[in-house]
Amino acid sequence: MLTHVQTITLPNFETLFTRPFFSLFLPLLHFFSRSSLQTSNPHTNAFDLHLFLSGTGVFSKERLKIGFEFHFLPLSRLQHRKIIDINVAGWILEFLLSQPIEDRIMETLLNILPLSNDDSRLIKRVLLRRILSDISNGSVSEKTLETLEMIEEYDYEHGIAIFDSMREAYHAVAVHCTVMCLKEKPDDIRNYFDAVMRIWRGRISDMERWERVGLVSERLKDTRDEIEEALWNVNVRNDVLTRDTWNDALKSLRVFLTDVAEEIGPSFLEIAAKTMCGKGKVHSSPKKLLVDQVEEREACSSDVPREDFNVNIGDHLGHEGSDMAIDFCMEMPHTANCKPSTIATPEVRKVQEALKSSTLDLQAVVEGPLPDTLLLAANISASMAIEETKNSLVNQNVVDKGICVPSVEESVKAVNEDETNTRNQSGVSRPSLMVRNSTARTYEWDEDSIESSYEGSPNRPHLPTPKKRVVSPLAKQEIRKNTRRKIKKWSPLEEQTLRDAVKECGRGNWKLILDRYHETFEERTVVDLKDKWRNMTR
DNA sequence: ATAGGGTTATAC
DNA sequence: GTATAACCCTAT
Repeated sequence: MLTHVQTITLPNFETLFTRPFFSLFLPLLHFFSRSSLQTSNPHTNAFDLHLFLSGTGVFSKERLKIGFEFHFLPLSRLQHRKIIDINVAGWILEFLLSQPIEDRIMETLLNILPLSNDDSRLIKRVLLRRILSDISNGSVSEKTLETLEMIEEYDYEHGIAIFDSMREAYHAVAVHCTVMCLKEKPDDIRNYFDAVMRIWRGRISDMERWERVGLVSERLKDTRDEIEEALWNVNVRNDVLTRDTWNDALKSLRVFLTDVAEEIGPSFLEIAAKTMCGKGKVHSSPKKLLVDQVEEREACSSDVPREDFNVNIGDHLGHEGSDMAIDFCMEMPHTANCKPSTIATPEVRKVQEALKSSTLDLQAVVEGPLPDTLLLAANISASMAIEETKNSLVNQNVVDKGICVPSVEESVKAVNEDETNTRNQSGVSRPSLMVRNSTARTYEWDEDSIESSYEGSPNRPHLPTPKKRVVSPLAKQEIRKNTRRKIKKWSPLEEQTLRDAVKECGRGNWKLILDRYHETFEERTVVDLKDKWRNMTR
């Protein structure tokens, strides 16, 4: 009766849960072990597909590996299975998004964890994560610019004031994207002209026109004059050419990320972990017991039935088999009170406050028709579009936390190993949130209402705004499926780069080529490269 | 991920 | 109209 099993192992988790993160991991496992919110609903259609996900682990004190099993099961088989609560998945994602995980693994996680379409905090974290990836890959591009605009849009929707550092970052990235076009072909002013039209006359002027002025600073306006002057004034142009816009952009993006990290604060799991573990000490007795027990298991067999493992963790942490994650949440303050001497600081009180409000949020959701929510999530996930436009992945350096990660070469090797380990047996994959959709905005315009509806708002009141509805990044990808990209002719530079790259990397290694020259092949896919080569050699 | 066949847009 | 380039779909 088992219709489908997809197993995905995530081999690089050692980097995630080395010692500093160890304390965070225990509550995480705990969540997994207690995430068995629902068993099946016998009244529902037995052929509905469900997600089953369990965290599994084999770990020692030094390192840890975790894998996920992802099963599609007919509902009737789920009597004794556990289904992860979509809120728990949200917490986990929220936590993981701020961790130094490679892009590829992050994508996998986003794909396999059930995801609530209206968890808006996650959306912002995904956007921030894109920025971090861009910084790490050193690929500051117009996509970065677009992401910043999306964050601005998000902040606006949620009434969040925009940091100066965000305006600075937007400014620096805009300048870099423009100047990069000039540096690419210093003699071809047309290239530069196009960039100016696209970015400064397009994006930025559009924002002004729509009174979306959150990102438009005075400095940006001044720079626009200068950038445009460079079009006809050679001196200004040369001056612009000497600037290290790339470093400026990276620097200001980092400052922005630091600021915004403070604003959004730690993830719920981190708060929970701190409160539970009291300043990150993990080797208190019950947990020590747990560690030893698991090591023993690892020694015996690394292929232990997963559920046993979970149950053991739950037991050792002092909770019996209640299935509601909410229980855990509500016990949190109580757990904290057990150690008043170590954690009764104002800082921790703040954490507890935050925890309480998160608890309330959760309760609000749980009171709703949770089984329906789960069903919905399962169905959405199962029916997601197949489209896949992979972002180029090179490396994931964590810039702002000073955590060492392997060099590019090592990372590429690791990625190759990932590829052998990551099996996608189903052929059904959800589009990734990490992958940018270059054509999409956060909103979908409703054609019917373009003429009739005015959505008034105090700051942007003048333009008639079509009725808009928030579309989750997941849904966006689905829309894009039917639309053909606009044809973009290959530039001579691209052609020459491709010739050189094929000489260097060999014909057929399109992914490698795209990764290596992603700056030149902006907006191209591996298939594009392959097709272009076919055209060039015909 | 890649190859190869198919479709659509554009230049002539 | 046709030829070609760019893009898309799908099997492996």
